Amino acid sequence: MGGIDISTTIKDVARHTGLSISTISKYLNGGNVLPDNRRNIEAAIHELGFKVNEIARGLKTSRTMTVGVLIPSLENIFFTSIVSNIENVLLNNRYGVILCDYRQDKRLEIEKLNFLVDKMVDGIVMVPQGVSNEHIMPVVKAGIPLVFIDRVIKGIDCDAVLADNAEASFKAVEQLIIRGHRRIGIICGPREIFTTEERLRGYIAAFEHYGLMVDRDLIKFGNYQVDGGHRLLLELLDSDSAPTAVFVTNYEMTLGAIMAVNERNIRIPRDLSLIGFDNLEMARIVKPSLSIVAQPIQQIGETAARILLDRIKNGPGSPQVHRLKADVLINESLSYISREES
Amino acid sequence: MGGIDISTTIKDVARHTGLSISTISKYLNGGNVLPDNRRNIEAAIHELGFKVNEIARGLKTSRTMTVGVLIPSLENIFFTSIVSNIENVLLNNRYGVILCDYRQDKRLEIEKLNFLVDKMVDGIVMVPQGVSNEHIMPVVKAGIPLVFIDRVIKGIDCDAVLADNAEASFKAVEQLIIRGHRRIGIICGPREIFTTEERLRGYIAAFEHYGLMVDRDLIKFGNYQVDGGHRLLLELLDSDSAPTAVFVTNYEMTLGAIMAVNERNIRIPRDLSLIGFDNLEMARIVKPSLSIVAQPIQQIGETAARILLDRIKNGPGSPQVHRLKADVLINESLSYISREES
DNA sequence: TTGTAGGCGTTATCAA
DNA sequence: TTGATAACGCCTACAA
Repeated sequence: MGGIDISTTIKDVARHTGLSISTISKYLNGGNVLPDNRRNIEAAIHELGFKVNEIARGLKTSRTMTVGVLIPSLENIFFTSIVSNIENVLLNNRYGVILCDYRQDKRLEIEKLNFLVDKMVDGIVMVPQGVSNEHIMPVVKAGIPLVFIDRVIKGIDCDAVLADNAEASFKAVEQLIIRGHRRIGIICGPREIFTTEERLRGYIAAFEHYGLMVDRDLIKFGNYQVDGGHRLLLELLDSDSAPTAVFVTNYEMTLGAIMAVNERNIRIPRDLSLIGFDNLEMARIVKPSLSIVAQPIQQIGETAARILLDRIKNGPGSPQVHRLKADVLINESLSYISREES
Repeated sequence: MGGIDISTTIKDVARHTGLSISTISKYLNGGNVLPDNRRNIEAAIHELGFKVNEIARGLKTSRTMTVGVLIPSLENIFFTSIVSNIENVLLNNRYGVILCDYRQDKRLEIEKLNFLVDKMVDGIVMVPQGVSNEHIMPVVKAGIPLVFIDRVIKGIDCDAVLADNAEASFKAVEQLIIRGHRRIGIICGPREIFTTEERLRGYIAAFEHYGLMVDRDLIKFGNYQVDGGHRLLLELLDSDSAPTAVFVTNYEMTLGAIMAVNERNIRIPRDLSLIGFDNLEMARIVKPSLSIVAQPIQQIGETAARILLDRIKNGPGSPQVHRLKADVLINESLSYISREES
């Protein structure tokens, strides 16, 4: 009833060459074989269209040649872009990617993490949100290398690859301060998320560094989604102490903010200076071109994949947190403002 | 050197209960076991934390409990949203999703398709682009159920789930015609892609149905990406016979088109009527709210997953093409126009 | 209902 | 270098 599966096995190759199964196996795994036999084997493999049965191999080696990737949402292009890069590196090493998203749900996050463990993936890359040490236990116990991306979790000692959010945020806000802005709004993500906290920290650090006061009313917490960016930008504009500049801290909310700006006929940068987040392409297309914080998406994905491959190959080592620099790209969306105005 | 793997096996459960391996196995597969033994087994399983080794099971049953999903790009939210829904249904059936994107590259598409076959996935859902019958052969030969989504390929007889593009397109353009528009631009995808052709067909059909002439200059072919939508909308605006309405045929290009509109200070719908594609959320947020063709994303994903599960379970049947209706959501971005104007 | 035994395709050990 | 043989963990006749 199952698959038709006419796949050839090592046995067939053995028969076809007159050699033994173990010789073929040794050849397949890079062992030494007499030149004559080698040619023979290769011819047979080609002729029979033989492919190693990864399942059977996995049963012996307890390796599945698959890696689990777990992200909060498949509808967030920042995460899916990273996945794209991870997948690329991994596939070049003959690893497949088992992908799960947990729809921002902590219960699902844990459930799917365990699912990946049950699937006996050889390694896991994940964006952690609600997991704590107890949930990571099964992973560690199973000896599965784990790499966090985009965030770290306090108390969990684990390899991680993420942007230096605080620094990036600092540099972005600094650009606004330098240009004379004092009332600078920030549209953050959800309070409980790691990057929210870090990006806000950079914002505050910039103010402190320049000896300025932070106005709490200009700090808005959103949902990292389009509608949140839209709503919060309007809130800022409508507040009593409306800002002269706004910093939006992820891509989706940047999109929403731009829409709000257009809706209100706000002229950028004359009426409002704006710095967004991620997605180079969009920054270029918008007129006037948008200044943004650009995370090194490709680098994050590739680094995570490489570290994981290394751990899979060479076993565990002392966990390292890789902080990658994000660029602040200055474009036309920033204005200079005289002190009196502000 | 490999994983620490302290996983318990059926053997352990057998020892722990004093029963034989085959009895445990039978229990696991839903066979009949004496009530006493059943309780015993369940207790042991719980106590030992036993989980079936899917790899070993797979070696016998030649099932991997994984499904391959192959899409053109992980940076296209339409596809990733579908994947999200597929993954959801599949995981509820204990299937994992091995995800590949082929970066719009025909060579990669074939390569990754073969990769999935080599991985012995139990089924494949894919968005086909450049594959032809010869590439599908290995899949069919391996007895792997295959479901196309979003597109079909002429000459390949295969289950498929996709929106009724032509009809959706017809209805969208009809709304413009009804409102008096005659010079209606369309921003299509790449010429060689299936949906491009279908959506254009609907556009043309609408004109024919109302006895109107199609102006070839108002038909633009793009790349289904943000920059394409942006560039082509400007091209349309700048052409000699500038349209009074434009229909944009995917989400990313709609985004680009909106940006172009804002950049030029075009007032929607006074200066230009606009119908976009996909992504309800964005349509709501933009002011004035955007009219769009909304594909049944969730339904597409879930249907594809269900069909695949059915094929995996019940074996092949005569291929069916499931056409799902797309909605045309009318919002504020459409104006009525008097004949003389047009 | 339960247990014995053989095999799925591969790797790994150890003689030859 | 090569080959017989025993696993890996599970399923499945078949026999008890």
